[in-house]
Amino acid sequence: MEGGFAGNTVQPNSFDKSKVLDVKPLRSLHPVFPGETNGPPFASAPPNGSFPSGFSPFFPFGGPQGSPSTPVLNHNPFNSTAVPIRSFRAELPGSNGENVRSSNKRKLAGSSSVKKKVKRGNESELELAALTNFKPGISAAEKDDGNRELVENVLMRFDALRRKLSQMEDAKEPHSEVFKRANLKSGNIMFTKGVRTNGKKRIGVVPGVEIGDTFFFRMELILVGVHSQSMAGIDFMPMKGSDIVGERVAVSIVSSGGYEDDAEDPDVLVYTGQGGNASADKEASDQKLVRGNLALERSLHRGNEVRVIRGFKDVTNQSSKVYVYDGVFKVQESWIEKGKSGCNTFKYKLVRMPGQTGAFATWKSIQKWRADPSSRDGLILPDLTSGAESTPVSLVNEVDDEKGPSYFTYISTVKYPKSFKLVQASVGCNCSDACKPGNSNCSCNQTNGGDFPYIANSILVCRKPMIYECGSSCPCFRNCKNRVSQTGFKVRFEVFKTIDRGWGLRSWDPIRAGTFLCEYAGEVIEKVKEGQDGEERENNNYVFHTNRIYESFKWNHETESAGEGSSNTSEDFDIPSPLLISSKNSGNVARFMNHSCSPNVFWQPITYEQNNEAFVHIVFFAKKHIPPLTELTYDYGTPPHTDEKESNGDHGKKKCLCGSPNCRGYYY
DNA sequence: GATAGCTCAGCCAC
DNA sequence: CGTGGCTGAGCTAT
Repeated sequence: MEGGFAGNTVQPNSFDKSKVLDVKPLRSLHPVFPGETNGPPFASAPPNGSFPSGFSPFFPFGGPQGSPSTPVLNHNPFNSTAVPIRSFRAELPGSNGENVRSSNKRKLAGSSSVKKKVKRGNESELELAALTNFKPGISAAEKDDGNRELVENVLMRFDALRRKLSQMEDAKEPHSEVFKRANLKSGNIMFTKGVRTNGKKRIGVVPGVEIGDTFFFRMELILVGVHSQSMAGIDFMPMKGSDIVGERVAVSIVSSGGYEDDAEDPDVLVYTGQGGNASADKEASDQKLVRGNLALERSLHRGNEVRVIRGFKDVTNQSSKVYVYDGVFKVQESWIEKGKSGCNTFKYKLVRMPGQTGAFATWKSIQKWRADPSSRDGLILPDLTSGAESTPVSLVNEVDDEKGPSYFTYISTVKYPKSFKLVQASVGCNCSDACKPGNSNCSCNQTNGGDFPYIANSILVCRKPMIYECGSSCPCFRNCKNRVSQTGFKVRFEVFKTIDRGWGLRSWDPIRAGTFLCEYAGEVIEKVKEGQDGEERENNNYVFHTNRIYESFKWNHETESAGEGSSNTSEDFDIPSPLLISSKNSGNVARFMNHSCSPNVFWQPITYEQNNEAFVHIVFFAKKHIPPLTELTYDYGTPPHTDEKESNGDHGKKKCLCGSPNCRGYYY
């Protein structure tokens, strides 16, 4: 929203720059502007790759919008259209009584080859089978060769399935044997169904995979064809037309800290060969010139390009890893070196091919900023929330000499006027410390239709008409997993000056799909003034409307059994009355999020009870994995047509600069 | 074509 | 909390 304002309409002197955010102690901090901008590209919002067939506008509030009367949140939470996982159970022909264990590698009935832990009459098995019931929607040609849209489609569908499986796993008894590893299982289902792309191995660039693309599981690398080994670090393929029989060259490597690699210089990587590791039943040994090591040696002589994927510890979740595609390199030299164990290891020096902006360099500088935030180039303020949030938000300008956005008061949540009486029978749960996903006695679980809305890391599982978090009458603790949006954001944001769209929002952390980002804070207002003068128009740029028309999109996991018209997969929101939130005078980081026609963020209504009142909050989640320093954007929607006669028709139409291939050309 | 072997995962327990 | 152990997946090679 800041973009429309600062990008096009503002006169530079129309606000008092001395009142930069009213943060007194830091106003004197003299910003340092670098001579040139060589940061990563802004707003590289990729094309909208989700579910090509699923797009159609929808009208959330049936007819013409009434005057925004006092919203009364009185609908029965138990009327939620969502259904529990169990309702996804599918009838599997002959699956009863066939569950005699013959081998651990026995295949599941039907076309699926999902392996299983066998237990008699296992319900989980049937649930799992139901989840494999979806249309691959990927042709044989697309399985071999991909493009950006396919890559994004495959990744989003994988993660939707993984979240669903994780949710099921969370709901099981603690020591249940099933679904221990949702990522592997969902990967397996995707492979079995043929939902993958770039399955044909190749040397060099993979169509649809861009430098900086971020992954959270090795399975994802295989699914989009960037590195097709589930564990091994070196991937290779036969060299066609080679004189040497069975010659293989390396096509990609993953460097993620398992060996003694040297990765100080972002353009050079000294990679350690594979093998020779000590294990439970094996001593450390000399590495052999076979397999991956041999392939890298051949690549040195052939001079072919080798893709490099860098792995890091995920800062937001130390126990897991995050992978970044860093571009194509060439093997420049190789040698043998004694490792720490005293055994011989192969070393390969890889050097980045020219003409590529590396992603690794960006990641390294962010690590530096995290240790010392003042080392950030162009830093204006280290925390524009002045401590209002538990995670600081940097204010940065590397583009020009503007010292900050115009004045506003930072508030961390939405404010409803006193006249709004939102009544809801408060049904608190009885959970003692934290609500448990599988607990069907927890009324908060019931309110959410039986499905716990979140999995680990506060990842949202599915979009829903409404999500109910625990409230103040619930005795569970503040760290209950069903209190995600109300406990403040955890992402390390920065508000930054874009090149042509005013101020924008992005993150230092890599963000997984489904991550809670922030809510839309501001003041709930009764109506928008449709005026002609600049001030009113500018005010309107800061209003969030639930009564706009938003492009529908599919984010949840699909099954064939839950077809069209089935309410249990509805991703359309359901808010009792139109809601208008103005962040002009008061707001949080959300007011800086710009519009994109191919956004990487979506919003979701959430409610919870506080002091016997419940209000709707508009809460933002990541639509897909988002690399660090990529601008965060959502779809501003378009005003309903029924509004046309109320003003002169253009509703403050603005030229859209989102740059996506699907750009509508303008936004509101 | 089945299957054992290989391996810079990813968990959870300790 | 780091570390170890353990079960794994797809791909490769036999």
